Amino acid sequence: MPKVVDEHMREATRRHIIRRAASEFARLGFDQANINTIAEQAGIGKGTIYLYFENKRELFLSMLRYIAQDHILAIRTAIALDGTLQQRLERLFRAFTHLAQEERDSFNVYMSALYGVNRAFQAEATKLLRDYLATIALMLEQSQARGEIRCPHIEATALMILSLMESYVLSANVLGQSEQAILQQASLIAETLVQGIGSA
Amino acid sequence: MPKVVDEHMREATRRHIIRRAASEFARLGFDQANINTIAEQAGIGKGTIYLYFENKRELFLSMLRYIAQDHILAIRTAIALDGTLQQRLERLFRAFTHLAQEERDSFNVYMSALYGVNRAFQAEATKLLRDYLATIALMLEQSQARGEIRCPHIEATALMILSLMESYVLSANVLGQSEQAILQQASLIAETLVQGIGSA
Amino acid sequence: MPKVVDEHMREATRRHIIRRAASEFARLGFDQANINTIAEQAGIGKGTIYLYFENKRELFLSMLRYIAQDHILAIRTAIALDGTLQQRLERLFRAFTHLAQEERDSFNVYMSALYGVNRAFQAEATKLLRDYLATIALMLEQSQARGEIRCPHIEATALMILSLMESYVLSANVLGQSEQAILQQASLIAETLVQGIGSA
Amino acid sequence: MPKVVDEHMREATRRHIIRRAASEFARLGFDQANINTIAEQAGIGKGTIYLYFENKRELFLSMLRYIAQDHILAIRTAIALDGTLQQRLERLFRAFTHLAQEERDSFNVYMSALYGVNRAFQAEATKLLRDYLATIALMLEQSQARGEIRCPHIEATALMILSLMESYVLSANVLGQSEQAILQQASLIAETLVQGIGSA
DNA sequence: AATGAATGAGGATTCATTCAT
DNA sequence: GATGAATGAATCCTCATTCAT
Repeated sequence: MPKVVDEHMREATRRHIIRRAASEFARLGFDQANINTIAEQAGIGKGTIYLYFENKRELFLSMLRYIAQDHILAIRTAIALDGTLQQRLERLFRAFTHLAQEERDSFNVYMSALYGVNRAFQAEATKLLRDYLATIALMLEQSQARGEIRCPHIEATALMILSLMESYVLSANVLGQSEQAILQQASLIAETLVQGIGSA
Repeated sequence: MPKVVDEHMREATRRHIIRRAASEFARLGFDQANINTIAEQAGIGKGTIYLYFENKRELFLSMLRYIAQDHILAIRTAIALDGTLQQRLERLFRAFTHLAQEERDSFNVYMSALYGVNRAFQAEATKLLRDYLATIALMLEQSQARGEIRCPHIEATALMILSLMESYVLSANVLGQSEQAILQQASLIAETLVQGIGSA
Repeated sequence: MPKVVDEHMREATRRHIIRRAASEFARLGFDQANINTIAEQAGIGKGTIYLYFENKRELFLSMLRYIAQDHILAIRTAIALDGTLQQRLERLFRAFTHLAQEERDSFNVYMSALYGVNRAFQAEATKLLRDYLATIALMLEQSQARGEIRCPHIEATALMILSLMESYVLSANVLGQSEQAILQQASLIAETLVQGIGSA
Repeated sequence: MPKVVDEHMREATRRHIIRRAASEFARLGFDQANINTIAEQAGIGKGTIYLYFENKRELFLSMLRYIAQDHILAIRTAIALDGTLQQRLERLFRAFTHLAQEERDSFNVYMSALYGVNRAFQAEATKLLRDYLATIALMLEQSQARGEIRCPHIEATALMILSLMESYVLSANVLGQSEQAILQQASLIAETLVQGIGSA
């Protein structure tokens, strides 16, 4: 099966390029990032990038999709079924904190795509946003089924949870708070949300 | 006093340029925005911009500061002393909704500066973030003094409120919700927050 | 009238660029010619060319039009009304010889546009071809009106005259014949044509 | 004799590549033609071309030589000994018309090589030009030997005949005349030439 | 002060050619 | 021998910035 091996190699190279691209895009933004530099960082020739991605824009979009997979997996894992709603919310918050710190590059890229001006990028980032919301909504429905909460506005509530956590983590970062400091807020935030939601 | 008149003229022109720049920067982002186009839109010569701003970057930063003044004023007005905490939070949320819709340009510019990759821009946007937080924290302290709530973590709570509202409005926008639809969430969100905070 | 002076300057610069461009295009062809080099040769900055021409293609087309004006003027002058048909044909041939030698650049550019593969260029060069033909046809009609010849196929004959002269001069050039040598053929060619046409 | 078979195979592949290359070169010109596309059209790998031709330039030159053989054969056949000079000239003109129409690709390639700017290509195309001239000169000498004409300037006359025919056909093409229309000029042109030459 | 013509650094992309398989 | 993945030189064009008028 040389075909499969080649396919694997090709996919591995794609991933490799994407990772280096993510670092550059996160550091400089789409426009300022330089294909040449990305190629150098990836240890390949300039032209080689164009064997894997149609153009700079497609490279960026591919990277967004790749990031989305990673993040949604992290989020799904975080709010796995076990534990109380409070515990699941805490895990969710910690997952975001972790993403914003350990995967700072990809988190920044995702946020600037979502809130930037490029419609194509925003559309792609919005897909991830919807995925997040669906996942959180599912959690709320499960909690409701268990009688943990009474939540008549699942959609709006899911958006509240996501907005609060995502933006809290990001803002705290921007304000210079350490990961440690942010993580300590986990229970406060989860508690606040559970109380707020429960009586909605 | 020709000096003062000139000073006034100069300031007026600065404002004028900034307003046109804001529109272009919001529409295209910092890199894609074109100094030439901004000059045309402002009805002045390309070179003239450089008599008022050192370079493109400084123009962008000046615009950020200008936007910040506007926004912080809107927010301060929204949470003026009168009314219950619930009412003030509702007004705050409506103010954000309004900014994101009516001042979409400047709101987008601010958000992409805050969550974008350019450190200089982020630093400037962060100033506005701190202003927001101080204003919200003040409101919480007032509510506490009145006995409306018991809130031991003023800072964290302020950040929660800001994060939730700002990001909620923006995400709802991105998801295609109408201003009408978003405004209808005002009381739900305020209620959730009051309940969540109150028992913290 | 500063406007007029500026207009003059602008037109002068356009001409200047076109002349240098013609030299490069003639030496290397459209694709191999380098905008950078053309700018250097013209003693102006790279970007300046784009203030005068939309892009490389438009520069080339402008140059073709400029050449066409020159050449058609030379041809019209050559076959001015005075003299016999034989004399006028000799002058026409000498004009072509002169063009192919003294204006070698522009003559080559025109021929490669006419016989090249770029449709836009060919269309532009064809305009000049039609102009040539009309001018020669007019001469034939005048000669016929004077009773010098009897020529029932004016159009075809004009094309014969043009084809023969243009291509003869060019081929002789390619074969390495000197301008001197080619000019000596003038009367032979004119004589041959007059005899051939007269009895057509 | 595996060697001979291989030689045959090798030569067949060369021809195959050349034919596809001719089509691309004629369609796009030397610079715009793409080695990759030629390889695809020929149904072989990109690298394989370099086993048969040193580089793009050599491929083009080989193609020119290949075309030249074809053309000179067509021309020689057209002016075979039999018939009067008028008839032979008519056949020659028809042969050119046919080449320009049925072998449009190769005719265009040859003409743009001859009148284009690349010296190496021009030199190769000039060889064909000389071959043409020799063939036509031979015809004139035969006609003179038979007493059909009295032609003191064989070389110049041959060049006149070739120039007129080649360029007439090409120009007529460029002007949009149909093959039908051009062919109808055959006797007019032959007649004109015979009359013109006869009395020279 | 105001202008806009001129500049040239910078960057995405193409494609002939190489070479390991 | 045949292949095509990899390469990087080469180039058009944009646009922030300058400066003579």
